[in-house]
Amino acid sequence: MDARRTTVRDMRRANRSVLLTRIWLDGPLSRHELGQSTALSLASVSNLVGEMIAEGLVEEAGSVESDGGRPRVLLRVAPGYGFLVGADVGETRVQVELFDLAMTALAKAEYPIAAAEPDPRQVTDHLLHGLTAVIEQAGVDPAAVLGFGVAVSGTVERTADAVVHAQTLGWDGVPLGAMLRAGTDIPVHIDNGAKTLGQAEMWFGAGRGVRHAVIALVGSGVGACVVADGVGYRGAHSSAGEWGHTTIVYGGRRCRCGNLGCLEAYVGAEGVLDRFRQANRGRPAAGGDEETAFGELLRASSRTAAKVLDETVGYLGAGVANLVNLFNPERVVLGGWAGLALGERYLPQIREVTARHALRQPYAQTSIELCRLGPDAVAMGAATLPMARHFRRTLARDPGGQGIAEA
Amino acid sequence: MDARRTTVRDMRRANRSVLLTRIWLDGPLSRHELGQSTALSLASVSNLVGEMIAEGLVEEAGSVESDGGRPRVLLRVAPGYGFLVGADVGETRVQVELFDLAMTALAKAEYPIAAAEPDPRQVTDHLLHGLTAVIEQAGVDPAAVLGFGVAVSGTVERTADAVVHAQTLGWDGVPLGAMLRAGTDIPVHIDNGAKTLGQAEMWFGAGRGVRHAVIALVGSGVGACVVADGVGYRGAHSSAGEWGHTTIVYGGRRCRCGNLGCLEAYVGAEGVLDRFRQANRGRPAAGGDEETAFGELLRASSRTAAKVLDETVGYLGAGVANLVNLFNPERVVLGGWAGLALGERYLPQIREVTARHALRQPYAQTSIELCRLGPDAVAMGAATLPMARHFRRTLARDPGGQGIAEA
DNA sequence: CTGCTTGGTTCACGGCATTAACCTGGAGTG
DNA sequence: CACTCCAGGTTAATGCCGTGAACCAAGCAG
Repeated sequence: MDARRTTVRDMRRANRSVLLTRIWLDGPLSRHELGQSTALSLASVSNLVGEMIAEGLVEEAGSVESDGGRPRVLLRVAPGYGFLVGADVGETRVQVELFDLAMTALAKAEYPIAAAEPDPRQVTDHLLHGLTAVIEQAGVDPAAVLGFGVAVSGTVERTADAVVHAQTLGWDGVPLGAMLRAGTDIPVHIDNGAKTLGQAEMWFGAGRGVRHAVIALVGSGVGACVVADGVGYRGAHSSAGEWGHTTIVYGGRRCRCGNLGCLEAYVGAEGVLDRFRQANRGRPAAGGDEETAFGELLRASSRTAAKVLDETVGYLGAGVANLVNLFNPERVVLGGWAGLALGERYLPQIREVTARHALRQPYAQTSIELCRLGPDAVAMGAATLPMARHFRRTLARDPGGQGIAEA
Repeated sequence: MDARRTTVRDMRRANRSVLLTRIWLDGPLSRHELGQSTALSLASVSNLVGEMIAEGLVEEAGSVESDGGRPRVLLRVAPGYGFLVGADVGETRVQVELFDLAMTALAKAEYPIAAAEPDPRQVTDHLLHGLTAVIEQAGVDPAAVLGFGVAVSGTVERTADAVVHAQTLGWDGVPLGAMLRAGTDIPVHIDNGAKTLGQAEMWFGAGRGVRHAVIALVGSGVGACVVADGVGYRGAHSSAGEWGHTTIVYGGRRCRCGNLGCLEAYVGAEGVLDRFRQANRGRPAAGGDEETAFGELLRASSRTAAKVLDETVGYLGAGVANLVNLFNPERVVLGGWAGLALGERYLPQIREVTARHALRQPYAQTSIELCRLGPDAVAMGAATLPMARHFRRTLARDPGGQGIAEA
């Protein structure tokens, strides 16, 4: 069981965290509103807010007249108190972005990755270079950077070294955390890209205000980010949510993971294009890279294309229904470049197929939406990792910093 | 986000709960051991333990000499401090059982259910009758009964009325909590049977010492209980874990839920027997009721039976692999009467098939075991519901009593 | 200027876990 | 048998925390 004591300091930290989170996510709020929504006494709110104002973390942001009484002073997180840097290590490029605490992007850097299986050393260099580049570009004091969050596509061990296993990059046991820490003094945080995207959507996108959600990501591969009661579900070793490799057609098509009948082999972009090629007597869809080919397929008017897409919607709906049945979320958010492309055109059909495959009750309790943040959402979510630490460190359970660098 | 304040009382309750849980689950412990494993100071341990001893909740249980020093006094939960009653509303009978706090069963009562879709009124009568019967049978003071936990097979709304939706019983919107509370002053707790069984296995069975587990239940139907970080995963409306109705053969056999290709249609006892009948040119397996017929099938030596069972193991392994991929548990516990029957004979094969279908890493991090508690586990888990309240009420988050009767 | 209303602050109070000093009971030793 | 050692457990002083009640601040109506 939970062998974790609670001390009087934890309490203050917990309350501070609750307030800070509310202020950060729900915009300018008065002390009064804070007191009401957190059930803290006004005295405590004043006390804690005063402390945060003294630190410069929170600032007053104008006032709003309240009918007949003293106007209420609004509070917000001081955008310039600190800065967050987030990076997205994709298959084709490393993207680094700097945000202020209002999550406004102030600078951006991008580095193409040439090789299919890039050298970790090279990626580390890109990341560190990007970090200094965006800091310089934005003209920000390096000491004011609260942390550097990095999103990668594999699973990340929650240890000090943040060892990464990423099949798509050909990495197996790369201590990315240790490597990055050797090159910078800024606190480094590393997590899976699907999880950072999920975090971003939960806080600033299609998941706002929801506590239980599943973010379903369909790109070349297929994955999911499960959010349970407001926090990401990780499982025993942070590799939960491998939706793409669940069996949906027992004994079906071979997946690149080696197994038969994985969902990814049917709805992942690679699988869809492959299925089209087979249905089209060996002739592939037009377009050079996967993304344009997929777009072509979506626009194609042939009967074969329509059939393949129709089937894809069927498989996807069944896969989403599995998520609904297993996780009973309030919302399913469909994303990933292929997922968005499909969703923009077929969302009603996807909803319908899901309704047919899911149990009545859980389906009735959920809504299916599309991701609302653009392609930078992964980096944005990565940038929130250091902020999440600010909150979590105060909350409970883990002894600070989700097992990753603390500088 | 978590709009929940923490006050100085919560802290004490949280720590008290941590200690009580440790003492209850990990048997007699000295104050010293408690201090070490909870990181609380010895002073606080003494203080809190003293309080609980004064209440009669905890008692000293002999002492153990420690080499050269003062012998340590062991502490345990006083078995006679209170009693717990648990009930299991099955498809064929209502079972009620009374336990002391050492979870020793002191009395038992059972009532057959005649109809396929029993009248809620009748079930309520059985439950209340059983409650007084076991109390009398055990010769226990009714005032010492801490609570009455009831397990049903459907989903339970977490409201004061504990409205039950149970397809198998033909119940849709039965306010079982309200009905029971009208007939007794003892605090009533109602939850899903799979979840109570899971709780029992986690605390006293195959899940001991594990924080992330999935209890996979295969009977006539198929379900699962997901335990994440020590607590049951419920989802937005407590209906998470509907493993049986996830699609595993897209477009496959029709399931009794109306959908095609559900796992339940392939590995649920009803589905297995049905598949055997089809493979056996329409002749069903011998045996009267489902359970004996399934046993016959397992013992049958025909090629057809072997083939059907072999396929069943295949589907089951793929289903378990889906759980492993999605939830990344430390342990999968296979149970339910059909699951146990299959597991006792085919566990190595099931493990092998799962290994083939799951991703390498999550599979390597999990172990697949069988349930260890007998058929009374559901009732036993139900009996722990009032105890869980004792713990949780002190822990955080919910304002007491998981939305169900508090008397 | 008075009264009213709403927003925010100050301060004494009781509750909490902690630390450090202090008992308690048994085993070994001369 | 006294003395010492040692681990288990208790007690009192301390510092921190959120709360409630009294209090101050700021705008409006008359």
